[in-house]
Amino acid sequence: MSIQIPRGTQDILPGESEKWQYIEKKAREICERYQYREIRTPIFEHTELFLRGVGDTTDIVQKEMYSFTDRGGREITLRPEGTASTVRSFVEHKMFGLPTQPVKLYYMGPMFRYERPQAGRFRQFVQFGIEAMGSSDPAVDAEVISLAMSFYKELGLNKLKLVINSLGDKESRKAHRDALIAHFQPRIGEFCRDCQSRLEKNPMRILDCKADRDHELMKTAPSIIDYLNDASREYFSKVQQYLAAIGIEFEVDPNLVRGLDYYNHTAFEIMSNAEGFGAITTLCGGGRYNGLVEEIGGPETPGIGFALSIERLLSALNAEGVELPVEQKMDCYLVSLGEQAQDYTVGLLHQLRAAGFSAERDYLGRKIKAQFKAADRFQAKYVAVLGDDELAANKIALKSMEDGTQMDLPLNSFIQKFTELAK
RNA sequence: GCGGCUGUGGCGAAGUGGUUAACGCAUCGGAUUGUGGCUCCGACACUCGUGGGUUCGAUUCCCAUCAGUCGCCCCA
Repeated sequence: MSIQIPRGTQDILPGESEKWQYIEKKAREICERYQYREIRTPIFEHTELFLRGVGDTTDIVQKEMYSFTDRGGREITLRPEGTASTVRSFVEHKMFGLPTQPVKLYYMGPMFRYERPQAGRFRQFVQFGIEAMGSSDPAVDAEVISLAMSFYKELGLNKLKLVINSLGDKESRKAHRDALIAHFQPRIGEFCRDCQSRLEKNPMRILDCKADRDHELMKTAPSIIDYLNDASREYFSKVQQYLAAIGIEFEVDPNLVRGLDYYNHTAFEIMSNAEGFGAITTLCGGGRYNGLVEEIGGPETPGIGFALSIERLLSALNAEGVELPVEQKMDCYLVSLGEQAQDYTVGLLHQLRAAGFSAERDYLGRKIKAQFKAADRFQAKYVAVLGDDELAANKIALKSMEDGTQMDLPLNSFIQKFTELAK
């Protein structure tokens, strides 16, 4: 048995890779407009970074990390997400001291999580994400959400749903947390094992539990919305006001709880409504993480960002039947017959390419019919036919594959004539 | 980590406990001695995922394993 690709990974082949390039280009373009600049961090980091940054009660840390000890005895982990690395870099390079604040960064690259693959879930997947650090203006929250929504819409997605929530500031979260514990504690035995362990560690996530969603205590559970202090409430309403101002529709879901520990205030998720989507509908997730920079060893700095998966974006595009404009056409295919002519096309092909055309020739010594077939398959606009006859007469036949017309051109000025024609 | 379904040529897909594994597409060749998209003819499976077992005999039955897929947990 030959060696196969590792589980949960995928090869992106020609035909598909053009779509990726298109999307990546779009992402860079929109970041430029919004003034986010690219940061490239390593694909692996010290494990400690994710323990502190992502949170050790999270599923990511508890069961999904690709960790190993390197030859120098260092504990290393392939990055499961991008925020921790970005914040680490922000602190390490003292970006909090940059003259332009807030610091707005984007990243794009592979992330790794050891999970059982299914529709929309891979062990290696590509995330595009942005982070804005250094401002606690709710307008930045709206901007971050707006960037993600614009990105999707400009790519052609329409069936989107934006859900937002506020997790409040530290004080609000504490009050809510205490209320949740008080609410569930007496009857926690009736809940699933996961929820039992969540009670102390992160009671908010009980609200998110699918297994216990029908329990009567779920319906009467204290909602974070009711525990937001004035400042948090004010903040959240500003975010909503700004979203409305830029015409972004949203839904407030008090039960939206993001899986990572570092979130506070604004949390949001963008989902696809498209038919035929798998069980996983989340395209993009993000939120504010005031306090994370401090956690990683920097000065107190507010931050907010999102991460989205290119794989899920592609399946959403697919589900909505959106075709990305990625056709590749060939300008000219060189058909040659006879040894002399074949020799001659080596130089001719080079000249065509040097002149900026995409051009190809036969490399398999095929018959003329097969060469035409190949040209057809490449969707070549023109086929130039060079046989020993033409060579002897110092000319070359040029055929338009679109209308089938054919003409003879002088061989020595072929590139020039072709340039005039094909422009 | 748990569960369902699946695994036959480059792709799609029949099939049977017994010595020759349908078919379609694609590919290559020919009909058309130098011209594509149509048509016709021909060619194309020395591992039927892998390993083991049952059997006189397994691609077909059983077990394991790997992989794919869908779902659960959770997430992008």
